[in-house]
Amino acid sequence: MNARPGPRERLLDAARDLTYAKGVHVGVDVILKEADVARRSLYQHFGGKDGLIAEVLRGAAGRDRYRRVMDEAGDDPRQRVLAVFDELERITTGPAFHGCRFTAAEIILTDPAHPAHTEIRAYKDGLHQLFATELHRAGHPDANLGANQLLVLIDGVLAHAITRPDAHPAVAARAMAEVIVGPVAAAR
Amino acid sequence: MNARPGPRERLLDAARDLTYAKGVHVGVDVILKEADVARRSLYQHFGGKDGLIAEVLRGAAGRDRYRRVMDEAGDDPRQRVLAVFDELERITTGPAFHGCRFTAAEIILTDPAHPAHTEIRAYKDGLHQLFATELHRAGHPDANLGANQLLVLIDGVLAHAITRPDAHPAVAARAMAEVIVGPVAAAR
DNA sequence: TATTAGATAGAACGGTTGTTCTACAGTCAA
DNA sequence: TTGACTGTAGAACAACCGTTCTATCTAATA
Repeated sequence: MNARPGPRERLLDAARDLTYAKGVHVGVDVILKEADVARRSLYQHFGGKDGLIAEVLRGAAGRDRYRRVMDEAGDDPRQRVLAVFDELERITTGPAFHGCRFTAAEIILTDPAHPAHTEIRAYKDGLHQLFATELHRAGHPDANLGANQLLVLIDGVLAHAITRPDAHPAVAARAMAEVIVGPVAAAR
Repeated sequence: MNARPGPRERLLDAARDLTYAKGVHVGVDVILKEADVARRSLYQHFGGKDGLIAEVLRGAAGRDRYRRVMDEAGDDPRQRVLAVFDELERITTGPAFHGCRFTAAEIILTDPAHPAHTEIRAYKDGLHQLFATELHRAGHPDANLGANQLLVLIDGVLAHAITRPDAHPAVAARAMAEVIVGPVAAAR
């Protein structure tokens, strides 16, 4: 009956929460205590803190909210893209918002050899692919450029909302996104 | 004949360079050595590392590139705004680019009581004012919203360029900025 | 000249970091 | 049983962090 997850799983859960809430610089001891796991298990499963962080990012990319939000927004590609910005407004005005996990990791982990960078790049490339597909379906003349523009908007919203949440950057960005995806198909 | 600046100045110079190149987590010892200054001088002038960082950000905001770039772009407010994005393309493709100093500080310094946050907010509010003025001059119907949109674009470019510089986010953002500022006045 | 303030040099402190290590308990298969 | 594996518990490590301290030197001021 709902057996307790193994140390590896508990480690990932605790690290996912704590690295977002307190930044990737949380001490190993804090994560260990939260996960209720022996110190050795960390190095057994992930080789060290770097490996754990990289694995957390890989997992976070998989269960990304955007894909789910788009699927709930129906079939029209324009509506699906705009739904992401509605979700961004919800995220950035929430109490637990602390910016984008991936952007933060990219900035903080100065060492270019850190395994996290591979995951971050893969995540953003995946998002690009996701949006390019939608724009292509919407008949966009340059889906590659359009997807890059959407990514700039998303990163901009998540970065700007940290300092100036009262500016509601998600709302401001949504208006720009509407221009990118083109007019929503009216009933005909 | 060009006397060596005092310890306070040397400290600011070294901290400005090192906190950008290696992140705000550089050790005090490194800054001290680079500035060739006694340890005690730091605490005498700035009260500690936190004070030094805050002062660096305040200084960096003053000598901001955007204002200079706009002044070099002539008098047309639309051209002046777009010139900022041309400059962003130059910055983000340069070899020493490491993202936005202010955004990075905001993310890394998790303690909300850190004096740097005041400077960061002041900097971004100053940018908002700067762009709102230009948009107002250009006859923009909602200069406040427009300025917020431009700030989202700028933060987005600087954040996204770290991970995907090959996407040339500044070029992608410039096209969106053109929509915001409206058509450039043609000769009449 | 005597005094005071500012700067330098370097030791030292207490705390935290990520990592390694030893010792011990439980589990499953040979 | 024996053995290998996986987990827990906690000591110990070396490195680094920001800060405080003492001591000495210099230069301008009274």
